[in-house]
Amino acid sequence: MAPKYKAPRGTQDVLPEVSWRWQRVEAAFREICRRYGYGEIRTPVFEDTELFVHGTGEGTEIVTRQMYSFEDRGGRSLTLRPEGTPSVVRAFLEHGLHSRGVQKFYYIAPIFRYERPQAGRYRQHTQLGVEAIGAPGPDIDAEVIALFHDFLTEISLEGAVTHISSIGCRNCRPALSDALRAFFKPKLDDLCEFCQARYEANPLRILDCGVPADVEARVGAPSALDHICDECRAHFDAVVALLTELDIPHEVDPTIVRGLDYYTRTTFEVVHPSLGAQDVLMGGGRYDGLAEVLGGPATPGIGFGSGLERLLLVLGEEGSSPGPDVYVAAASEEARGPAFKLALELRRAGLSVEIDYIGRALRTQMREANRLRARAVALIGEDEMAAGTVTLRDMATGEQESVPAGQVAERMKSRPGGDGA
RNA sequence: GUGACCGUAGCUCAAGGGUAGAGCACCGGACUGUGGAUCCGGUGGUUGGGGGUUCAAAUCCCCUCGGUCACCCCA
Repeated sequence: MAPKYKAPRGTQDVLPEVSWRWQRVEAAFREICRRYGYGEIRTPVFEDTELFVHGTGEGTEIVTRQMYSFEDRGGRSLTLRPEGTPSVVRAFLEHGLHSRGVQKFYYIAPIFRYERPQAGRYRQHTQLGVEAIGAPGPDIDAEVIALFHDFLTEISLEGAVTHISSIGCRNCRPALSDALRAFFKPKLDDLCEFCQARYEANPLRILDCGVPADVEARVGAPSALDHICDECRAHFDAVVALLTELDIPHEVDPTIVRGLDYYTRTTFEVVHPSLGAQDVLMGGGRYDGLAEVLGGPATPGIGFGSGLERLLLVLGEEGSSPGPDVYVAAASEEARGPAFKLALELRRAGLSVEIDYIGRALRTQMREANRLRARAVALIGEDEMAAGTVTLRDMATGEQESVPAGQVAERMKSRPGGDGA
């Protein structure tokens, strides 16, 4: 006990007995992205610190308190990616993709934030994300939300609720902020210290603060949706209409405000009631000003990020990993050589094969085969070696048969339930 | 960053100042070459780490590391 080294705080090891769950969810996400025409993008785990300071936003919690930043040996300030969007937009601009119409990306990438760990919140977590850059219209907004909805269906995750709103554009945001300041001015002293600071810089954020006093203070506050401009309103109404038409369940919730500076117009999140305080499964929105902020031509964009660890928390631990096709058992010390050779031959024939490496008793090998949920056991002992055969036992039925050594793979593939893959 | 609770075998947990235990798991055996059941035996711990109090500390005190929950933040 008390090993010398432990995984750093807020990080975790994913062992083979659970990583198959991760792979299953990742595979489903890749498949849905393929159907929607989103191609995988892989960007560096670290970037120029300035990318996030300007992209994510100087005043955001992420930039001011949560980044893992370091100086490399060349004196450059680098930062472990605390969110995915700036990297993707940076790559989009760097490779001149703005001249190629709408570009759609997806990624599965580790994200790093220095936060106090708790259930559903880690210092390194994995985000499944999507970014669609270059399309200004409401249809792509609906598409991105539909994509996630289909993904949840694909992994059989039930009970998630989609909230959607609009926080306006750079033209109408000032008027919205003014309306909020006017409303909160007489109550300024009642607000929490953070919200008092937000009052000037970004009064919108007061709307989703969780402090009880603030929740009370904002009763009757102006709704973002009532103060956005006609263009933003039309865009939002069109998104909602599309979702309704597509049968994507959603709730309009004017209180959702994302914590990153670059969001414009459509914002959304998907929450799940089984998760407790960290209940956001997916969050995203439109970021029509980001490309410009990063020094590129004005280009609209929209995307989301979804925490893989949280998805797995909701999915729970039902089910079990698939077992090997064949467990090769050696009945004696002398049979271990032929058994090992058989295992390799079966593997080359495309079967997944497990075998004992430490000379355990035959009984224990059988137990192991059972525990692993092997479909069959191929047994080799004195009799088999003499006859050039293998005893093949079906672990579900208990039936055994003698099979010529060279025909085991063939026999397995022809069995019911065998796919030979 | 704030507050609360909790760290004993691989896992789940007993022992609350006086020789660290159980169940599960693992290994072997009963069963001379056969799994999922039962029984028997065995391996395994400087009680998260460090310091202090005491004749004596898993147990009391302090620090530290880690986990959990809430705040906060967010995926």
